[in-house]
Formats: sequence, C-alpha cells, structure tokens
Amino acid sequence: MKNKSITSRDEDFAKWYTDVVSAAHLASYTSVKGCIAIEPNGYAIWEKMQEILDKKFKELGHTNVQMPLLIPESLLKKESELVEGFAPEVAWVTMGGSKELEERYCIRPTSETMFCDYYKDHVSSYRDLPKLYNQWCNVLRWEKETRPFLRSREFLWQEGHTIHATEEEAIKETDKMMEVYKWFHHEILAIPSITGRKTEKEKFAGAEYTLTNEALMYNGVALQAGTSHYFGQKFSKAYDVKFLNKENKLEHVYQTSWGTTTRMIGGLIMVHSDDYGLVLPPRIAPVQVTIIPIGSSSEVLDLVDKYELLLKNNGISVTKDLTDKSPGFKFAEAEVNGIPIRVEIGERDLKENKITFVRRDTREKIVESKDLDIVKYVKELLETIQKDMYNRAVERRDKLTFEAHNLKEMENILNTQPGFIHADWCGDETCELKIKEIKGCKSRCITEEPLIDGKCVCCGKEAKYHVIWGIQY
RNA sequence: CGGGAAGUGGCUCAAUUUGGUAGAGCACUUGGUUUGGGACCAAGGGGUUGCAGGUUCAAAUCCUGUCUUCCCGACCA
Repeated sequence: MKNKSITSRDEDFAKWYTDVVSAAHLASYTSVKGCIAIEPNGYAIWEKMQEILDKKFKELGHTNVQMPLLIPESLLKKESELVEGFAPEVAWVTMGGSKELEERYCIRPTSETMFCDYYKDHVSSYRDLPKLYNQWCNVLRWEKETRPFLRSREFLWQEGHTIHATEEEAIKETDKMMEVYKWFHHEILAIPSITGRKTEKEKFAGAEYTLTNEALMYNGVALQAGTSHYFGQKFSKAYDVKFLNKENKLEHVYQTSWGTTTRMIGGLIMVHSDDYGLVLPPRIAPVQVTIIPIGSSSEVLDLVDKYELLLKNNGISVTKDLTDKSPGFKFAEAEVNGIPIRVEIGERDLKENKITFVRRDTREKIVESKDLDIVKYVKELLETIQKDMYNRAVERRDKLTFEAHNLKEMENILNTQPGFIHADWCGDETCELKIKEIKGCKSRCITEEPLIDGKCVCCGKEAKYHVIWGIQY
C-alpha cells in the first residue's frame, strides 16, 4: 500500500513532487509567494550538503566570508551584461524607515558586484593573490512561477568568488570547481549529472563562459545542478580590481564564480523518490538508520538500546522510534522520511534469534541473525544502497537519452518522452531559438564528445558543436 | 504577464446554488487497553470561514479589490 497522502508519481508528477515535499516535512508554504519555510527534515539535508561541500572547499584552500545583502544600484550598474541579465528579477529597497532613499538598493540576486567592490580595496600586488572566498547565504530573485526548492524567490546557496593573477590559474579554478560539483553529484547525491559548457545564449550574464552540471529527473526534465563561471577580466575591468604583477605592471585580476543551491534537495526528490515518499542516498541522509521496536518487552527494548549505541559509536547516524504508535505507522513514517535502513526488532523474530532489516530504496526485507556484526553489516548495506541508487539513476538517465539528426526527429522525441537529446549544432542562435519553439527545449550544454554526423540538427549546415538538449525546470 | 480553478480548525472536505451567525473525518490533548504494514475505547481542546472594503436587520454565502496556491501558456544567466 502506497502512502495515502502522496499522489502517484506516474499519474501526476508535479503533484507527486509537492506531496513528497510536504509529506516528508521538508518544507511548507508561507504567506510570502515563492518563499518557503524549510522545515527540520529539509534543513537537515541542506546542513549535510553544507558540511560535505564546505569541507571540500576548505581542503582546496577556500575560506568563508559574508558580504552585504544590499547592493547599491550604482554599483550593480557598472557591469552592463549582469544588469541586463538580472534586471527582470531583482527586488529593490527604496525606503529607509519612513524616508525615501536617495539611491535604491537591490537585494542580492548574486554577489559578484559586492565581491568586486571588496576586492578592489584589498588587493594591490600579485602577492595578495589568489583570493579564494566562498559565501553561504540566501539570495532573492523575483521569479514569476515558483515551486518549492526548484524555483523559489528566496533560496539558500553557496557562491564561491575567486580572483587570480593569471588567466591559466583562473581557468584551472573554474574547471576544478566543476569537478567538485561533479564529484558531489555522483558520489554523494547519487545523481549522474552530465558536464559541459553553456552556449553563448545560456551562459551567465557577464561571464566569458559557463560550465554546468546538468541532471535528468525521473520524468525526463533536466535540472541545472551546479555552475562554474569564468569571467576573465570582464568584471575586474568594470569594477577596477587591479594588482601589480611580477613585472611591476598594473593588471586586472582574473575571476571565477561557482555555486550550487537548495534546489538540489528538489533534485534528490525527483531523481530517487517514489510513491512511498522520500528516498535518500545514505551519504546525504541526515538519519541513516532507524530502529523500530515491536512490542515493549525489556528483551526488545534492551536490544534496541544496545544496537543504537553500537551504531552511534561507529559513526552511523541512527534514531529509534519509541513512541506508542503502531508498528505499521512507524514503518510508513520511516519510509516517507527516506531513512535508508530500518531495523525492526520484535519478539516474534527474537524467539528465533532473528532481527529484520528493511532497505528503503527497494523496500526489501532481510531477516538476519540477531548476533551478526551489526556495525559491519549496516555499513556494507549503506554502501550497497548508495551504489545501487546511483546505478539505477544511471540506467534511467541512459534510457531517457536520445539522439536526433534533424528537427523532425527532435520534435518526435520531445512529443513522446522528454530527456537528454544529443544533436549537432551549427552554433547559430537562430537555430537555438527555433529549437526552443518545440516545447521550450533548450541547449543544456556543449559536450566534448565528437560530432554525431557533422550536420546541424536544425538547419542541416555544417555543425560546430555536439550539444545536449532538453526541457528544463 | 495572459487564460482557468481554488482558499472554511494543522490536513481533507461539508454548509454557498436559495444570506439566518459553522460541521464531519483525520491529526492533537488526557486516561486506559494495545503493538510484525498507517490500532481501539472514553473524555477533551481548537475556526468570528485568506485579507480589506461594500450591500443587508443579518454575510462563509452576494459585490469590488487584494494576497496566496494549483493547472495551461509566455518568460526565466
């Protein structure tokens, strides 16, 4: 029996998604459009993401800082492409108390400007470089259509902003951070993202180029899962961030930025979860194991405590459910919350010296001897679940990956089953726009893979790029 | 931003058509009995009906505005 409060995934994907968000208590709506209350279960996932990424960033030499929430209009306006790109979705503060401000402030949609403003007074020589800063914060973008986690007006993210003395070093940083996101998606979230470069039309406003990780959801819709931008000297020239190089000559710094957001919580739902609720890969699950006693004899409860302690002392995140709810209720609760392993301990099994393990991903019940090495067993099972979830996600992605040689084929695919569509492209924006007319299909990224047949999928002329296309969230 | 639907205790809904002062199930609290897939009995608590105006002797119900949510479309580095 599937969860009562969750719509079937295959019947109505959008409804299913929001049902999982609320049934798993990840977030709920507030009276502010597009601004959600992230609840304990949802925030715990974000904290886990932060913990893992923050550690990685620091290992690579980055440090955390905090910049202002408000950006003066004049400062924002210095980089024209950025202003154009973001203008339709920034919110403005125009009053201070009851007084109209002389200059209005924009609430940060991204912080390139404030970082540049800071850097220009804090860098004077190549010896001050690189600066490898990161910020964990909230940003605001005035989106028209909103969805919890996937597209909210206010969201949490991290934005790395680095400046370097040379182009090579900055380019290396851009690549390196893309690799970090790729690692994070594959190894931690069990989401097989694809990596490539954005087209001119789709790149970040003001960037020289944008690298991206694109993930594919269960329904074949793509999700941008993390981007890394190379700015060259575009911003440093606009904001006058200069340093004296080794040749004692004044030069503008080379800059990067990279970020990922709470949107990935939505990604976890749409890649892994099912009609019973949330399914979390063990490496990102805030709670990895829950122990459920059945009955209340001391024999049962003692074993629950013993196993809880054993697992906890060995670095496994574990809870026990001692409420007086019925076992069935507890099973369903553990399931909807996506806890990877459930351990059921009850008198019936104990009579035969058995306990039961249940995998959340497959819902498979495994009866084992109660005297097994539980720490070793659970650790191995967690790893198996992590691997299996990844492999299933790869399989599903591959099944939803197609190849198109002309516009007709592309249209057919998009009308039957959206997914990642590989197709060659001439590089002309008119073709990109024409393809967009089919269900809003956009270029996801340009891959390094060789051309398919050398002909543009749209106009048939000579192709320059092998592009992956798709419908996006 | 255009088209459509909806907002009534925490949740799902009834009462709106024909104005007469809000009701059920789930959830919650207390006590007891239970426990292998969403337990049972008993007793309780909680809503001036999204918000603001208007019409009326009287508004959840009619009118206007506004906010929020959902669906379709446009837009979305």
